[in-house]
Amino acid sequence: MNKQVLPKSSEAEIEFGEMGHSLGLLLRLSQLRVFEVFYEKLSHHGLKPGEFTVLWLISLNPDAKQGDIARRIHIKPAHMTKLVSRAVDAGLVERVIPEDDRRSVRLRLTQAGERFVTEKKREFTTYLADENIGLSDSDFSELVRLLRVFNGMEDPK
Amino acid sequence: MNKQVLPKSSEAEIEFGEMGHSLGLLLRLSQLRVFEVFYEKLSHHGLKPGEFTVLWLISLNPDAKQGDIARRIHIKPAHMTKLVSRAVDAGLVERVIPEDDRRSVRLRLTQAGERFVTEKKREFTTYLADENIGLSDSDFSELVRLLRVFNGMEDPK
DNA sequence: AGAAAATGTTTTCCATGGATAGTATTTTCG
DNA sequence: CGAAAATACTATCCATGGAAAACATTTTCT
Repeated sequence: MNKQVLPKSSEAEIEFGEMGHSLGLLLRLSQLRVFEVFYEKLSHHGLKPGEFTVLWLISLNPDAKQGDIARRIHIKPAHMTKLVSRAVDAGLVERVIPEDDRRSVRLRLTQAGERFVTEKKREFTTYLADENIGLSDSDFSELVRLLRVFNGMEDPK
Repeated sequence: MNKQVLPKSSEAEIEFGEMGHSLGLLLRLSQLRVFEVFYEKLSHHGLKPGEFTVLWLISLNPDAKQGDIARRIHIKPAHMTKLVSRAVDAGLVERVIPEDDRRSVRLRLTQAGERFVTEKKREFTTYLADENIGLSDSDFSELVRLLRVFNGMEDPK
């Protein structure tokens, strides 16, 4: 038998105190958790979380302005440019400059882009729900509902 | 009278569809929202969100190892080094190297650090609760509870 | 019409935080 | 005991995304 049962070394447990109820900290930890599952399950498609979201939005809002989509999901124009360029290089998206207002850039999916989104749609909207996440189905939807209220996307019921 | 009532330009509304129920996207938007309020209300103290959290944890867990604290809140050792160095430079934290195991670094608050934490504690734990956030008090605590379950910090009740 | 303002995107530069490798110290094991 | 492994922190380099300015085009105002 081993000398002691200490699992690893000491693994000293750190107390959170009231900080364990801080919304900010909880949101950060949750997001890291989601990223973990995302990369574990979907990384083989070669897309980052925000990239699929943008493809999805373009598919739902064809010919929307690049800036409008960026603003809606709070990604900065500078970053949007790079993100869209990668999608264009990958052959999933095309930029269209309308004749009547040549300041703006409209986005639409290419054939390949459409195919990609319809094929992967289900996988990208359910990768978490399937996961054993510690939450019952009803708690999961309640969590989503509360976050939607928090973001002004839904009335408090 | 103006020619038209269009509020700004067109401000074309972007549809989210099912993506509006994506936990990942909702978490990201929520976190941005919290950061916004944080910087609006607390930036004058010159601390970033993670920095106050670390001070708090040191205060609750005096002489904890630098690495243990980092691991607990999922910040990487490399980043922890820089973060702690800034706190040391600011005179809030001191590093102690214990004689019996000189590989590790223990952290503790200086006098000034203790004073800072006790003075600001309330402000940093309540800056969101006061805020008009669209959630009733009970929904707010329910949200916190669900996030705690999601992070394995609490049993599903 | 022409100058000034507004709109929308892209370019350049910078801050943040992570990955990898390096250094120092202690522990383990032949 | 001495070499190898383990532990813990730090230094260097890199990727991501944002800020500010530059650029191009269109609209407004006199």
